[in-house]
Amino acid sequence: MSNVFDVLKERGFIEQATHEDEIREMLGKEKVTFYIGFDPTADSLTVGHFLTIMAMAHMQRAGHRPIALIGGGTVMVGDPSGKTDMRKMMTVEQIEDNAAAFKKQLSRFIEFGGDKALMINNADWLRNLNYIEFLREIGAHFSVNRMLTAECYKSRLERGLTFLEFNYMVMQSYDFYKLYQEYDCVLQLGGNDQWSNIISGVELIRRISSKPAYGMTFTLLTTSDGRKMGKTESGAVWLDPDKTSPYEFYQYWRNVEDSQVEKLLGLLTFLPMEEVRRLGALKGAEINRAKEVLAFEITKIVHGENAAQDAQEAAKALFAGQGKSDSIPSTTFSRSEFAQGMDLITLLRKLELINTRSEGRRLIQQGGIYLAEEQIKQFDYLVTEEDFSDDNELMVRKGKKVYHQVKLID
RNA sequence: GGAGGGGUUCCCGAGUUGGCCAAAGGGGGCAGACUGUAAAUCUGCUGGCAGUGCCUUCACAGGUUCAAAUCCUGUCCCCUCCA
Repeated sequence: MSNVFDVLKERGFIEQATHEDEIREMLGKEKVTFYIGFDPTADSLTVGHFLTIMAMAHMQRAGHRPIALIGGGTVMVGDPSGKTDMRKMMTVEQIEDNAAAFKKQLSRFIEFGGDKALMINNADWLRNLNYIEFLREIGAHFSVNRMLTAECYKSRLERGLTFLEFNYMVMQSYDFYKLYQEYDCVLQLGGNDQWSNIISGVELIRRISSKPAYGMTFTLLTTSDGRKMGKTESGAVWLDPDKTSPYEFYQYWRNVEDSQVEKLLGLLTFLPMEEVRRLGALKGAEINRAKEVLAFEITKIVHGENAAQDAQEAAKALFAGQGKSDSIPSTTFSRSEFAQGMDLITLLRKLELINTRSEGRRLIQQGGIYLAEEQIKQFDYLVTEEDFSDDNELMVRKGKKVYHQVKLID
């Protein structure tokens, strides 16, 4: 069996490692307990988290023991890494709800039965810390001089950093130490933005216990010009199907840049690398084949095979004119609502395709709205039953690829 | 606590001799053209509405004025230097 380190490396995960050779050797010869932290800042995980979850899954498949650490304690402090502004304070209830949602979602990807993996919440030890004791035991090992040179504080040093947030690194380091002591966890993984926090924990353990500990970070999802991936017009791409529908989710991946396809296939699917390279090598319009595979595979992992199938069919129905599908976003109205006709802008608002009437007016005037594939340029167009097909359906299209089906019911 | 500098539309950032400011410019976003449901490029739009006009915005609350983002008073918040 191949070494997971090589697998992760080949698939493009690894960005930095504290001790590359030792980590590789260790992963090759023994069962290693490692951890990844997830701060519950929202009520769902995002595609950014998904990348690290995939790494976690690869590790578990290779026989190692993952600890998913829910940051119910650290989130109360707020990680300043890479952020320009201070995060707003969250209430404890909010945090608890988010943590519960994270737990549920994580269980879809990682097997937590028995001792196969652990899910732990750092609120258990962080929230009741004794300040003086903590400072003497842990704080004494940190050099402020060194902390200030950490990359993750750079932008914040210019714009302002509170003492609260400054402590984040210490908290996370303590987590690692705690997990090391209680669960023999010797490796921390995370996105590359966590590098400073991770090495700081590694150093803490080495300093206090004189035992080795390791850290490794993964690449971040970015577009070719370096911007963060995982954003759409309506915000982040969530793993929760109620926040980002499987169809939208599928479409997000179906539309990634050509240059990202091979990289994403390696990171976010379990396809063998020969297949990944084959798909990634497709040229021109051919690469659309690879994008379909990418979108399908990721959607399958996140939402299940059926949902992925439905999403793919819906996409094909819309973009390749192949048949129909029930998975296209749709809204049903009663026939009576169209008895007197409904003006187009009102309809668009009800479909949530636009946020204001002005936006709708602009959109229509600029030729961005189609009814049954016919461009409508008249902003006060009145939609009546006449516009619907014989089976009481009307396809509304916004721009090139946002579709919404309207159905009439008696 | 002392001295100074600030808070502008989604973001950055002009604008402070009062009217020509719904507010330059850039970014982002949306739409159009070109395409392959890609990228790049070009074009238009980007506070709201019953849209040749009306309404609500330039930290907050008042005030001066025919008229204020621009002037005055108070409040809150932020930054820099000093302690």
